[in-house]
Amino acid sequence: MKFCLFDADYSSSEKPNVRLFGTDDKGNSVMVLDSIEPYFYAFCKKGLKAELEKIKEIKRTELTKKIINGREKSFYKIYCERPAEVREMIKDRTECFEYSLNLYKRYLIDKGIYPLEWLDIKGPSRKGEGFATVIEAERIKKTKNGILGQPKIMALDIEVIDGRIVMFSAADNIGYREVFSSEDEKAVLEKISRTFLERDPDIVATYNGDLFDFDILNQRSQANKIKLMLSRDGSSLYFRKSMWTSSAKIKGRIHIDLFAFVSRLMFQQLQSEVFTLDEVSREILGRGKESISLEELANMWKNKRKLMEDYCMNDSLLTLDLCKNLLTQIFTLSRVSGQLPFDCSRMTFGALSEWYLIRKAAERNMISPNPAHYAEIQRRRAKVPIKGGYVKEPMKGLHSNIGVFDFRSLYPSVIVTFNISPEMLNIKCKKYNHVPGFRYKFCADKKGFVSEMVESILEERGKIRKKIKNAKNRKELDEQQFSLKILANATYGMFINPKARWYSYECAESSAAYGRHYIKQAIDEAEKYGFLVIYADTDSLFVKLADEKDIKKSAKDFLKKINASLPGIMELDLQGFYIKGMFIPQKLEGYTAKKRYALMDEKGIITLRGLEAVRRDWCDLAKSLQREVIRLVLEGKEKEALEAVRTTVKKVKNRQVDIDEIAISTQLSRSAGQYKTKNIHSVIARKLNEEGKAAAEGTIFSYVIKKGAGSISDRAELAYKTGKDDYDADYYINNQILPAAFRILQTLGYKQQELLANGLKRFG
DNA sequence: GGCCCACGGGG
DNA sequence: GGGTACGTGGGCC
Repeated sequence: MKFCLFDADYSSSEKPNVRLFGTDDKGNSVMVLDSIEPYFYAFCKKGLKAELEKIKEIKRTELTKKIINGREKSFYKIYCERPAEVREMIKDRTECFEYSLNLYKRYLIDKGIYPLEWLDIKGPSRKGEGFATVIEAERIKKTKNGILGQPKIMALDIEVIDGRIVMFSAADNIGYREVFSSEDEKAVLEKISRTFLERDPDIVATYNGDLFDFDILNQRSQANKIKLMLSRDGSSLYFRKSMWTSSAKIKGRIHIDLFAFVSRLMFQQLQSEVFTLDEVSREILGRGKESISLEELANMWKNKRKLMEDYCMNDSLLTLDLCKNLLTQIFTLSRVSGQLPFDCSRMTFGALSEWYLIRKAAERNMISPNPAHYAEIQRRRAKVPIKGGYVKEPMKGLHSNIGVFDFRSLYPSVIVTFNISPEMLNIKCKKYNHVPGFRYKFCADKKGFVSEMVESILEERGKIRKKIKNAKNRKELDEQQFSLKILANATYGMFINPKARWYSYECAESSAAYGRHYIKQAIDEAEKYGFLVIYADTDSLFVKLADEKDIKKSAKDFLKKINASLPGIMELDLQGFYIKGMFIPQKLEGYTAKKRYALMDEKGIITLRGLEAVRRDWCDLAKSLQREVIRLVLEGKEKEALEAVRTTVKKVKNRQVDIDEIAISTQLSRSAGQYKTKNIHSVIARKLNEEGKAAAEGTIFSYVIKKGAGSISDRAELAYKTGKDDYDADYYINNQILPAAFRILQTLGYKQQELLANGLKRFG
């Protein structure tokens, strides 16, 4: 039968089994069972064979030749049920490799199976166990035939009031919509299980379901002694835990947590510095959600149930549409890297690149290097941070008619052009690439592994980009090429990651050095050509012409010239033109660590980067003022921007703002007694305790700084206990309103003092 | 300036 | 799958 693989796991309950989950060509759910013979590799050593034969856990060994660090060596391939345990027994005798791979990963690599490909499975099949078909594989063959039917995607959202789940909504891509609410939590939980059973989705989409929805569902079903039935095989929710995060797995389905994906792999392409469902949906879908405080939500539950149901439904609909939008990217990453969509959608750049390399290495008869041990990781962490990209400090002020250039995939193209790969460093050969400013040289006689892999990703991307022009499925192709860009860009991050198998401080240093060399060269060339370079950072430069002539024509001409001189596959692109722009240094004096700018194009559309007065420890008033100031300044309304600041300051002074606008919300990270020092959190926790209210770890509260004597924390009070007459106007003006506005206005040359009323004299 | 603690998403 | 994410900012002393 035809089978398309979505997900897989390993179970050793009876015999070592790999379970493959997916659908047939009609979209019905399928589980494929296959056996696996786990193994690992050990360096060949004299007398080792005899010792291995004494270990009863080892089933058999094979002598084999494998390539490591560019050289062929002899290894024992040791078959045993638990590679990690057997490796412990012999690790002092010889170095072992690939003993900690997850066995479903091992299986997919060895069989050469990539997720979302079509397979032809032969073997006895049956119905049941939650699947339309269960098949015991006797033969698996790859096939080109088969069209992926639309997988059924269901988005889910829950609402929690006073620690209990009172509502949930679900929406799927075939039009199913459901909101259910009840005072009876058991009824809600049972309804959720029923929905999963009846709708039977292939993909479950959530927004932060890993850390919130499924965590709460798990806790509350235990509290209510109800077994949640979400998976296909009847198993409970499974949490794959790591030190600081957790992923919720629903066996037989793919749980895609859009927050996990967006915050790890998409943050670079989003303007937003925050990854709330609202901000992310606004940017990707062009529509968002109403912002509702916790108090309002509780109030809605009491008085406006219907409105709350609409709110809940909207969250599911946004999540569903985000999933539909981003699925191509996730699937492409999965197809190319060979990792499961569940894993791909939760990986960091470094892990993504590493897994891609592990698979490609196996396909080339290579053994992947081992990840470093703890002491080595610590040593790597302690190294001097690598000198990063070159930054040319921004010129102050509001600029007009700006052209933006950037190097197309700077680090990947450097890696390919100069053959940057760990095993090519300083080896003996005929021709070298010498790293500018360093003693490093990379062999130029033959291709290195990492650089060749990056090259093949870029080539694949190039092919897709060429197809886009006349294609019907432009959007899909565009998403494909973009995910390849993500994968290529991930390699530099992997070089720096101390835990990575192909970690290389020297390769990272070299990539950065070449990057600096070529951006500086581009800046020089741009200046020679007659541009004023107003700002440059790592891979992009922002230019204007002194006499504001036709920048578009000059920019295109410049581009042609510079690209003719760039080596290898390096290329400078024209990113766009903007009619107004400003660049914001991080501090008043000192360095700029991160790109921070605001640009406005011909259509009046504003692009913001790096302006982060959006955290929840800033009050709403400060956040909205910063946005307004940016807009006004870019529109050339400097006077109005200053007026907006003055008006806000006046409003605060005259106590004309609502407590909501100046309340700052925060979360207790421990319980009242556990704080070592006096701070806002410990003071509020104590106050909550005195009132007999919950002040446990995780409690969220909003507070206001009251006027009076004492430190900030002495004067912090729960928002609901304060009125307009209580807040400390000076604190809000000096610590919230002015800093937020000043971030922007300092680039126009203002001093913080000047933002106050008397500084506005400039405009009479 | 050093230390402590918080921020992120969700409700 | 991960040997206290992680980079940064405010308040206190």
